[in-house]
Amino acid sequence: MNRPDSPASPNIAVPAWLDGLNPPQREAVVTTEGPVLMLAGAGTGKTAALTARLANLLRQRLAWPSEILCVTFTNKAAREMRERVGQLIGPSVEGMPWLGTFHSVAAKMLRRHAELVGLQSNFTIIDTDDQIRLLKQLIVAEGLDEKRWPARQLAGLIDKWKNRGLNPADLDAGENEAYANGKGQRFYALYQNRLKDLNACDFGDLLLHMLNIFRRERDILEMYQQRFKYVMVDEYQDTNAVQYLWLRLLAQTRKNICVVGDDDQSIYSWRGAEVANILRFEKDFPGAKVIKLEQNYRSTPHILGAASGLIAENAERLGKTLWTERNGGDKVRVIGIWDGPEEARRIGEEIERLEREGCSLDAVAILVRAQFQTREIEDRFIQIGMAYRIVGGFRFYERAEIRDALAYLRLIASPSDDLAFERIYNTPKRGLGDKTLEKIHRFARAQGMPLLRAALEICDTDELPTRARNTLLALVRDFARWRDAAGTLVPAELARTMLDESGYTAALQAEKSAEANGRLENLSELARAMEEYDTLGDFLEHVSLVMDNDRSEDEEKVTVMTIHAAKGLEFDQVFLPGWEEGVFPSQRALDEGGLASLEEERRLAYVAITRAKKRCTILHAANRRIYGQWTSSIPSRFIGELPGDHIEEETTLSGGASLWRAQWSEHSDPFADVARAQAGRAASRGPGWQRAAAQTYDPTPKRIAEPGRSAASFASKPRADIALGARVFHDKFGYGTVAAQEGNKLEIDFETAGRKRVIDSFIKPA
DNA sequence: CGCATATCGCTTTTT
DNA sequence: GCGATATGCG
Repeated sequence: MNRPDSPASPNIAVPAWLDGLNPPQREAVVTTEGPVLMLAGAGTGKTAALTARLANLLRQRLAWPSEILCVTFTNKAAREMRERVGQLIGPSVEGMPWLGTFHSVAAKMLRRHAELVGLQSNFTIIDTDDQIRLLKQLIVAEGLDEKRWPARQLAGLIDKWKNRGLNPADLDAGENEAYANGKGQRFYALYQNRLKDLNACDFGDLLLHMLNIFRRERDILEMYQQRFKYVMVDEYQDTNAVQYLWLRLLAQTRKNICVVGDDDQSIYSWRGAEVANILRFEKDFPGAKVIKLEQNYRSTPHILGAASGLIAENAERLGKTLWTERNGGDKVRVIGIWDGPEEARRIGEEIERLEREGCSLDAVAILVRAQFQTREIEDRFIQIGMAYRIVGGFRFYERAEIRDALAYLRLIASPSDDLAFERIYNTPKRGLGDKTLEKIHRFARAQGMPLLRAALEICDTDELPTRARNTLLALVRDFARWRDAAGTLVPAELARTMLDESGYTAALQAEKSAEANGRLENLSELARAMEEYDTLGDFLEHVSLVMDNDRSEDEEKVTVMTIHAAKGLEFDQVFLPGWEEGVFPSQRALDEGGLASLEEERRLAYVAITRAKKRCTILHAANRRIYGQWTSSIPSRFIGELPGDHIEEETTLSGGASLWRAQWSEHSDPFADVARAQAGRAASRGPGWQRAAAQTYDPTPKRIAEPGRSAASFASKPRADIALGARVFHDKFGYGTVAAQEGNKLEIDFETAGRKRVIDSFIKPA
């Protein structure tokens, strides 16, 4: 069956999992033996091909589910793969223990071999926050000035080293110099020892420890090499050095490795990903079969044309040509406007128009370069009552209240988790201070016991003042009780009990602020999420690796997120604001990364445009406030690089070309007003705004939003239950009193947020 | 201990 | 210009 049957071969009934695949996709599915590099452009059905390949291996009985290693980067991708394979082959996916993220697969392996790197198999996985707190302690303990040599910086370096597969002993002098004049290596080693003492490891360790084991223990490596008959890797362009080394070792003997990726969508080099991995795959695995997926099923020809023209400006590429059978569709729109707020207004108006035309808000996305750009949009959407969802920012499990609750749970599950103890020891405030903590620390170190145990024993002494002693004793006894309860209660119930009895819930309730309400909700959300787990241990393992939480929300909403977060997603309508030099490409990329990072920005732009299925709208503003400073800006060079026949440009700038000229010279032109009055059409320089400036300009200033235009004012029936002076509550702004009412629009003096204009449907009587 | 003021820094983000 | 953190004072 390795014979590459022509897919159209009439004698052979096409198996279900090959159905609907195009020739290169089928080839990728059928080429099971030997190394395969699948270069899959944006929207070319990569996931379909990958899942079909997996299904094929299983159906043809080439391997048992447990003999296939299939790694992805995100939990979301892993989950999706599992679901889709499940649809193709039925419930036997459940038996695919090695389908998951790099980290979850590595963690699973490491639990089996933990003793080889000095850990116990129940080690805890710490996150970035714990990591930094730990490093801070080490830095202070070593008598270094934490101001001068921030823990964050050290954490960054250690991560970088681990990403490259370097242990403390592997650092060269140059690397060592990178922190505190040559203390890098020492701190890295100290940190690793400390982790070992805590029976913990960080994310980077999961892979690095396993790599070390593979390198040191031949028999273990051989066992896995034998087990994994087939290896598949998604998003190969995002692999870093450890992941690469790890894969190379595992695939070394059988060489049945299939990697999928797109060098044009490599946008994570800043966190260690090496495009070079995909560029040199053919050298690493001689005889590799390269399959290109180039037929795009997602976007219209204009969107594809614009994106392809842009990415062609990059030099370092393997080179693919996307094509589509579709035709028609709108050109990519490029809109120049005056400033940031107007940009947000304009997007709002466009979306309201789409809505009236019957477009679902779920099909609309606004993709930004950086998180700060979401604020302007959010403000505007709150004003006009547009339903939106901001993806990213703080993720669920990173929120303080969730992390607190998890620390409690961790300490219940493993009383020796000192990091957890430190986190919750005085949270909620119970009157225990640094002094007491220090004493517990000293006692713990002297006796060689964990902090929680030390806390109990110190209560038998006269070390502490009575008050602290009583509080501490109560806390320790709480934990003893919860630990007992863990045997009888299901995790979710245990969590609820713990939150109540610890006073955590009460402390939040006492706060009465808008945020506190949200936090309480998040905590019940957490308890709800725990319902699915039988033991606390199961839940905690899940949580340390799966730091995502997509609550499915029923209401239709516009999605607002960064381009990075949008990779792999698609939307009918895509808005791309902020295409200005300094914003996109970002100033940082321009300043420090040189050509390589400019090319990465360009790939990011490519990813952004190729998210659009039907229409893509790019916006750029002439003025923008950055870090509170009004800055004038010129259109992004990427706009100038879009092929002219795939775009249509529009500028609503009341000043027309002369203003742009003023921006271009990077000084404001004192006579801009005069020139503006006279300017009909102006000669132009520079690529980006050349076309923008050639547009007819609109003599009516559009700077003020016309109130009649927004959807908000169409349905303006004032609410009966809200009157002037009423006390109300708003999800984002909190409590306030109504200062003015006009139709369904309210002006409200918020207690913390000040006076804001909002729509009454966003308001609840308090 | 808790509250007030000063100070920093500020792309992207998974696990 | 904002928000999160660190320090000093009551």
